[in-house]
Amino acid sequence: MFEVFAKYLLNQIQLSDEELEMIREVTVVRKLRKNQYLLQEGDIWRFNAFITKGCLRTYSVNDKSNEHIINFAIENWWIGDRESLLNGTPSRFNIDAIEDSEVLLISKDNFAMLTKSIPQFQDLVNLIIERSFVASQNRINSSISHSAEEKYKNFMEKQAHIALRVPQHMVASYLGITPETLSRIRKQTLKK
Amino acid sequence: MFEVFAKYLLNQIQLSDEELEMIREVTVVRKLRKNQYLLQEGDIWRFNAFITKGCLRTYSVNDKSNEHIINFAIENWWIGDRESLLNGTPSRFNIDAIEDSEVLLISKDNFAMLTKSIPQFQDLVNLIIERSFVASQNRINSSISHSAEEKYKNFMEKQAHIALRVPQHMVASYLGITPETLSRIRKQTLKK
DNA sequence: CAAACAAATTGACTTTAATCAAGGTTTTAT
DNA sequence: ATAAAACCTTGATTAAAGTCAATTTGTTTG
Repeated sequence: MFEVFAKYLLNQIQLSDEELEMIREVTVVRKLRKNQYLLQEGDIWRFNAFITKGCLRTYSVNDKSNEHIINFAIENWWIGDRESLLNGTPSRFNIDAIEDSEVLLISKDNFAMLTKSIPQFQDLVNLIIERSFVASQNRINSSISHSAEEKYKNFMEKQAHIALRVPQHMVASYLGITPETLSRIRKQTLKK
Repeated sequence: MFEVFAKYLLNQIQLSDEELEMIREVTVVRKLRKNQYLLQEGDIWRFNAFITKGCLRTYSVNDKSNEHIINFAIENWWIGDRESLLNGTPSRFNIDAIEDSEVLLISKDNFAMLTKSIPQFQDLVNLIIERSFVASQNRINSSISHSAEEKYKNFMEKQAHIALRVPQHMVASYLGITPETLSRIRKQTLKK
């Protein structure tokens, strides 16, 4: 649904009808069933992707085949592997749908055309990347300075809507702890 | 030393003499003795800062007054609190000099003027922020999926020049482990 | 140069979280 | 509706890392 994207954009920047049309022309809708991949490790990611519906996760898989979730993303948020996109290198991550979802894709070239011809769109993109960086820094801070319980509380305070929407073992994976540990933490915190 | 900055810039983008002069005019040199603060928690960070000499760290301090290092930064790299700069909010971090250092400061307003009047400078800044974001994502991945030993090895492989330049207890702090644990890990890995 | 300080190491012990295994519970698909 | 999966919980045990305390090594600086 391009309408969701248009609303998101117009909420943050001014766009003429022509500019909005220019954007619409280069977006491709991709529907994903639950569990379906948007990106698999080893592939090169060549898009910018905006979620109009559903919930996805970005995760890595290590040698012992444990999954580690780097990020969740839901409606009105962007997703993709910026490292692969920026450098043209194979991705170390997987992205798949946690729910039936819908994503708008804009190829790298088309996206560059848009940012070049629509300055306020470029500004918005810059702002989003900068905010993403800030969020990452805060997550790093949390991960090196908090206990498992503190990380969970923190996540519940700041992103309860996601914590309640995805399976609990994925929350554990995102926090870097085991599902058993998370279950015990929850039991503890309920008592309090 | 503005020369270091000029060299860094010219290495990556084309700049006319006038553009370079425009940049020079708004940079302020700040010398820092070892242990001196560039930013203290609670202050608002209002600059973009480029390091021409030395080594600094960004860290947080928790309730138990443990320090946790978010980042190291050396010559030819940028430093600051982007969250505070972006939102005008008090910083949760401290930045201080690990060695006698020299930093070039450009105020937020002057920096905005530069990015506006020098498009290739804007592009460079965007690229740097994007790369920083990618680096953060990879560090998050490492922190949730690796053991203490793996994190240390990883850091040594990718940033040995920093690992060897700063005190060992700061490396521990950066990795989110105690100095004792790091000491033991090093003893182990020497045997192998 | 020596005293004072800061950093690193080591040992003994405790705490936290991971692992392994078994049962319940809920969800999904036929 | 029911069987199969997936998910969550719980207990027992093990492993990893933290804490506390003492000692050694290394670095500043008066």
